[in-house]
Amino acid sequence: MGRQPCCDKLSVKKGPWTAEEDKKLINFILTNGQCCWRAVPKLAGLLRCGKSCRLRWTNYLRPDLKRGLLTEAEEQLVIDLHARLGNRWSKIAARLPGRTDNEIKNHWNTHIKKKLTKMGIDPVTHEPINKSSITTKTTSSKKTISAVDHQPEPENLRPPVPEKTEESQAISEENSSLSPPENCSGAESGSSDNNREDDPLMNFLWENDISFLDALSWDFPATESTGYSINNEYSINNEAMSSWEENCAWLLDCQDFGVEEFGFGCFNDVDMGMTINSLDMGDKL
DNA sequence: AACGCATACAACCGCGAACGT
DNA sequence: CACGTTCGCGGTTGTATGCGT
Repeated sequence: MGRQPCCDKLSVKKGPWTAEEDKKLINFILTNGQCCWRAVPKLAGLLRCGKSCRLRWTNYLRPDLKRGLLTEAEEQLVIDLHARLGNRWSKIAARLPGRTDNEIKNHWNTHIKKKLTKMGIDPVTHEPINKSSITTKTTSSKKTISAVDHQPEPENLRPPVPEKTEESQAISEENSSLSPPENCSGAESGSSDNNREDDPLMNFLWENDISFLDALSWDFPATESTGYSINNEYSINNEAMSSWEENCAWLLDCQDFGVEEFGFGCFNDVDMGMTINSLDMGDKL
């Protein structure tokens, strides 16, 4: 007996998400929270499978996501974490607030892998490719990842893909040795230039859909106390926006520019009087 | 300008883990 | 404990875009 398909594939749409679908999904999640992904498409009025919805949300629509290329520091961190954890992208992503496992995985496969290979490093083992004269894994790893200065215990570097029996140990070591705690997104929110404002789509959605206000009160306990009101401060006349798709297209065209240039600063943490990371993301990060 | 190739990234698929009954 | 369901992860694929010829 086979595994039950995650959805009725016949009536399910696949391929790239449209702006309208994004809107529906965001609306639904912000209003109802993340629960029972299987039920989300039906409740949100989407012809997608729950899996697809979850993926779209976690990898693209989540408000706390950073956009754009990984910074040099993030890249080094990824390399270092990969040396310890192997291809456990979700674990790695958990250490990079605002980044998704998919994003990191893609970046690894397209950028870092090549970079390391070019440098003569095996991206799988993190050893020099002609590793006949290796003394210890530690030294090689440290050599190649010279810029990793935020990880204090190079002595403990272990093979990239630990034995199954060592897995828990590796993970616990990872948890104990890396400075930020699990909920590092919160820790970072203050210092990082959260690039949420770089995502015009999200900005537009937040600014224009009235139902999001419900979401704010639902998920942003600070909203009321800070007196912040999207309506009051950042409202955009909905009538002026003839259609969501229209504006979204325009916004998406601007995606490469800083949103500040377009006057969208509403998700600046200071402006908000809170951090977007106060969103209850469950144990996602 | 047109074509082909390379690259980057979004999305899908299948599996195993986790959870509930 | 067994079984079924749901979720999350990692590998892979598909497609849009960029670049060179």
